[in-house]
Amino acid sequence: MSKEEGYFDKVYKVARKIPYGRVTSYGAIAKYLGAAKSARMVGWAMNASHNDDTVPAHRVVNKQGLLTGKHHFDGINLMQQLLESEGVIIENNKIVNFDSIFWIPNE
DNA sequence: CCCATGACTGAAG
DNA sequence: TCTTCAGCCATGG
Repeated sequence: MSKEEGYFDKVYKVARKIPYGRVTSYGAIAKYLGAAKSARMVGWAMNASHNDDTVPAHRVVNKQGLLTGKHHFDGINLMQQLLESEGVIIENNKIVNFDSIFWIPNE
């Protein structure tokens, strides 16, 4: 704190806007921020989001709907469990109804 | 200032 | 269809 969050703050803000039971991709957030090609930065920001429990990082997955970041959670099954708890159907680390629950940070 | 890393994406072979 | 490469940009050493 007392330092400019910059990119991170933006990502956090968008991540918090993700509705319940919905998910989005790193690229979608990056695009919303104006840097569609910096999807890596989004993931990087999410890594720092561990310091901010207000950021539902478990609702952020890659474009394929795969839970690529589950390894960064406290438990490998934590991310999937959280999503399933919100009504998200996951199979083999992949969101089945990803297309149906995909949310774009523009609405 | 230079180099390495990272929860991604898209194109090319 | 699957694998591999390069681009992207911020953070840390």
